[in-house]
Amino acid sequence: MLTYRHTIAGDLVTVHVPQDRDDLDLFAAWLTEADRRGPIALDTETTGLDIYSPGYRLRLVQFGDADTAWVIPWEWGGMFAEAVRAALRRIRRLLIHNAMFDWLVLDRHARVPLEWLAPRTTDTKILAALIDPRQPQEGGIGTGLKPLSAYWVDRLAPDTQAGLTAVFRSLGLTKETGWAGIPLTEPTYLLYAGLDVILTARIEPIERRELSRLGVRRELSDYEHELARICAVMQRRGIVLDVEHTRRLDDALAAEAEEFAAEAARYGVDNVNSTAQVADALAGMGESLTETTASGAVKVDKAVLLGMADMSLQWEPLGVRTPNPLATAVLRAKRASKWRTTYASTFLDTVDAAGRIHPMINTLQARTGRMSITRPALQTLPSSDQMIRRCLLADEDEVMISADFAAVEMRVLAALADVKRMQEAILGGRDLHDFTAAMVFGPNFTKAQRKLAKGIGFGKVYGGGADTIQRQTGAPMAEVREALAAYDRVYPEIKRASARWQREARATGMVHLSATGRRLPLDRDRTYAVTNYACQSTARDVLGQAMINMDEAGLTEYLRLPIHDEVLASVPADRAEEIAREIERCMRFPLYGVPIDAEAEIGGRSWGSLYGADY
DNA sequence: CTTCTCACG
DNA sequence: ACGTACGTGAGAAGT
Repeated sequence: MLTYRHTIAGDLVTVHVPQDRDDLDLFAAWLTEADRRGPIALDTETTGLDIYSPGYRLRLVQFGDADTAWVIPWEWGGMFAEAVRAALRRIRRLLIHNAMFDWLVLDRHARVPLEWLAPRTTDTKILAALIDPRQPQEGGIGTGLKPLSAYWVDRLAPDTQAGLTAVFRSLGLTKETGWAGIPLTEPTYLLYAGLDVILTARIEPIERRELSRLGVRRELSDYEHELARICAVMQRRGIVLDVEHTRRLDDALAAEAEEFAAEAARYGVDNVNSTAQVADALAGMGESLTETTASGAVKVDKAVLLGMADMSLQWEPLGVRTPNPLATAVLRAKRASKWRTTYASTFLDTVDAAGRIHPMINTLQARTGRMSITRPALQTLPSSDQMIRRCLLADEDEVMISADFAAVEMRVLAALADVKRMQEAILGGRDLHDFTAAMVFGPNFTKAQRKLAKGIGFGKVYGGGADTIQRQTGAPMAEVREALAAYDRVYPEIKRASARWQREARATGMVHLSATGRRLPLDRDRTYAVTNYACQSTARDVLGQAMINMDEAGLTEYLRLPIHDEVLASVPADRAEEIAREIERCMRFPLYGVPIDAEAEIGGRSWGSLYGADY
């Protein structure tokens, strides 16, 4: 047995690393006792984050309580792997920090289904997000193991990730190669692997106490654990990549980027991504660049360049000036290279051997509780064009379904702020922006007036003022001000609710309590954001509830992605109608009497088919 | 590491 | 007193 000791919060703790059969027997004996006493913390060490890439390895599996950790070298296989599997079968309650990752690792590489682990798991990262969802940069504690340990357990708890980077270097390894290359006998690696579970075991009871002190309901935590399981199943399933199409697209975008970069070079710009170079060259051609960025640099963004290229924000020709050929070349070169590197190439880099992409779904990423998707960021694929979404396919003999909520944040606002006339419009089945335009401008409102009414609706949800609404809608300032005043007369409850929420937050530690009991910390100098936080967060929980409804209806196997107010699903072509109706049923329910509505659209094989021409 | 830019809801 | 657009992820350049 290898044994290491360390001091955590003044206590001497022990990390054991079994080396033979006798050691494993001691582990089994410890486990029996510890499992009787309380939950067991679990963690894994692997070769990286790309669980589905070829050559990926599970290296260590750690178990522990507040004082003792057992680090099992899974990679040695045989009786070591069997000891891990036996432990995972019998442990009654598991504590995992960021459980989705370890569930998926064990599911894929230890053949322990996540369906076994999930019902027994408490995720200390989820509990942390329910206490304070902010990242450290935002003034919060943060939800990583390191900041939580430092805050709740021991200010001097080692930063095990950063500490290992130093060890990697001393062994001639890098941050990238270290996790795969470090020997399973390296003492710091083994000690830190053990400390992570000891810290997790120590954090959980403190978090429970804190959640209880703050009055956070148990149901909210249970709901988040359910959502994590559902999203883990989505991540495990992954999405089919049209590899051939993506390769061709990748090549075509590379050629396009090269062609337009060469064009830009003719005007003296040898790097289209250098804003300084582009600005200088444009100024040399007689263009006047007046806008500046926050830090005072000349602004040369897409909007500025499109103006010079005589194109609208939708890239349509305007015919109001002679297009500047450099502006056009820079726009096209930058778009082609961004779409290639951010999307097409990343798809090819992350696809598994079976041709599927497994994006990481972070179920509680944003401070409002919104989810995010990374590696690749499938929530942010271009929607103006089907080019990129065309790369992603429904399964064989299946079609894509995209089910969207109808104006969900406005409906949530109507419900939360009890906006009477808005509720009447929704209950009457009216188009909200039509209704608002009629109320503000009269029944014969113009198209531009409807656009302004819609802009003001967004402005209200985001907390924007006349200036921003003017910028976004392009309407004359006087008209914007007048319409804003009329809007407040039609829906007086919005202003009142916002003022009330801000007042309550100031009185209770700058935290807004959402409809689901979520704690939403406000920034002292932008308390107006509370309206947005309340709407965005509740809309997120509406999506979460819909996903749980879908899970209960047996639809999880079809789900592919959550996209804020939309779910993407892949369903058997011959059952598409039936499943689409079922998805809609799961997404439709009342929120404080206000109906939340959704519509499912059936596409073809590719996601792109839902955006424009079918394939 | 910060800034700028750009993709989404 | 007044007014404030919200939330993300990612790549590239420049310090």
